[in-house]
Amino acid sequence: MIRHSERTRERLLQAAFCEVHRSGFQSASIDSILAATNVTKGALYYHFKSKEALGYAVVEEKIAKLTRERWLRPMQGEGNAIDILIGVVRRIPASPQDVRAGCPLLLLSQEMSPLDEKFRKRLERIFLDWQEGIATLLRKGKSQGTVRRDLNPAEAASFLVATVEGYGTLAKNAQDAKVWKAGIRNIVGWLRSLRPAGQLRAGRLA
Amino acid sequence: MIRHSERTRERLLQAAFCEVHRSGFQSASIDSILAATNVTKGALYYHFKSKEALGYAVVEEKIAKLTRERWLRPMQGEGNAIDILIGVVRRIPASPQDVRAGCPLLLLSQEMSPLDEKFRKRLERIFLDWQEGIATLLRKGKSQGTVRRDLNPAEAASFLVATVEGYGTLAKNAQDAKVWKAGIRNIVGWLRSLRPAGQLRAGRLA
DNA sequence: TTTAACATACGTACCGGTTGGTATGCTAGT
DNA sequence: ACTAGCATACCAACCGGTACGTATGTTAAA
Repeated sequence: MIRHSERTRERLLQAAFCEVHRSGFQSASIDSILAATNVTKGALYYHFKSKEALGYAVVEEKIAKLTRERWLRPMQGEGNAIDILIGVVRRIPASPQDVRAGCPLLLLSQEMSPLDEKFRKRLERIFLDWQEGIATLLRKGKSQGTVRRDLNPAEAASFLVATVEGYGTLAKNAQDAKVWKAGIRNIVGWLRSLRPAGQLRAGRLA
Repeated sequence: MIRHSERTRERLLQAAFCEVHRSGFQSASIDSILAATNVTKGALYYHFKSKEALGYAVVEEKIAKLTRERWLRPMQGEGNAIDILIGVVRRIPASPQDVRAGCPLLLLSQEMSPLDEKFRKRLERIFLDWQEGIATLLRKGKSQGTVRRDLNPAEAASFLVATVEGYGTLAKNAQDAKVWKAGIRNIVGWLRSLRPAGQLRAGRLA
């Protein structure tokens, strides 16, 4: 029997991510992660020294990664800043399952930020990188003339993140993808209002 | 020894609200509610038939009440709709403790909506009443000419709720009242944009 | 042979909930 | 007015189950 150390760790991480996303961190059960992976407790505690450490790894290696792939990477590309943001927002998974499960970042922030400073710091890092990425893109858009001159990029970035997370909450509570999609339309509408006056689309005047 | 049935129940409810607000529902400990109130387990299970029932009572009797007092009641008054909304938003508690604790509605939605349909329904009722109250006020404002004619009241109401909850999340994660206050400024700025063009304040033209 | 990578079994603490029991207040019948 | 009898409001002890974590044993690869 060959050993797959790294693979075992990754499987545990993935199962832990699902479990935490479902139940939150405090109520996430080590035993059910074990059951989902057919890994034993000894193996888990060989790879992670505690439940906390496993939770931190989920945040750093799973949730942060998701944010980078969904937001930061697409925002690196060339093109009209507003168009890019609209595209990213529209590409957020909107299936019933995704909407019902909600954003793991949101869940863990609500649950853990006041309780565990190390958890909070790791989540905050993600939020800050996220906002900074948006702000950078908006600044670039301003310099290219595709974003209104009077816009405060940092404020707009936090506003975008807040509305996305806010609608995420409403949709998760409603357990209804339609609520999410209506939210996206409103967010897109707001994003369009960030274009310079009279500029309806990139490179085209009204 | 005189009996204080109603008072005991209310004390349990208050302690349960605090505990749930701190730890979430699943991790809320019955024993710590008991310790906080110096009530015994028998007494608690006399007033509430289960932990679930206690949680539902917290939602219906504590959280819903808070929303009514903070939002619905102030919105009943006469006056410029936008001014009223700005006033309500600014009067949301912004002390460091309040910001760090966050919105209980938000926490419970994130935690419980996918797990317990009865919980979700009770929370949804609060969100819907909240949004409906705002929408009604905006409709009134439209008819009085203090709100832009082209505004969709229901969409704007959900947008307001989403931004409030979104900034609430960011501020709770940051554990920083400044983040919340900056969010409020942005929300107020957005609310002002709902006034008819050129109308900077109620009853006054620019 | 050494050690990385597990497996098994168990320890301790806490969980929500139930139990049998008790003391008090209320009410109906005389 | 008195009291029997019932409902209310509680209490202390305990239950089975589950939680995270650990100690020790085993196996396969180098």
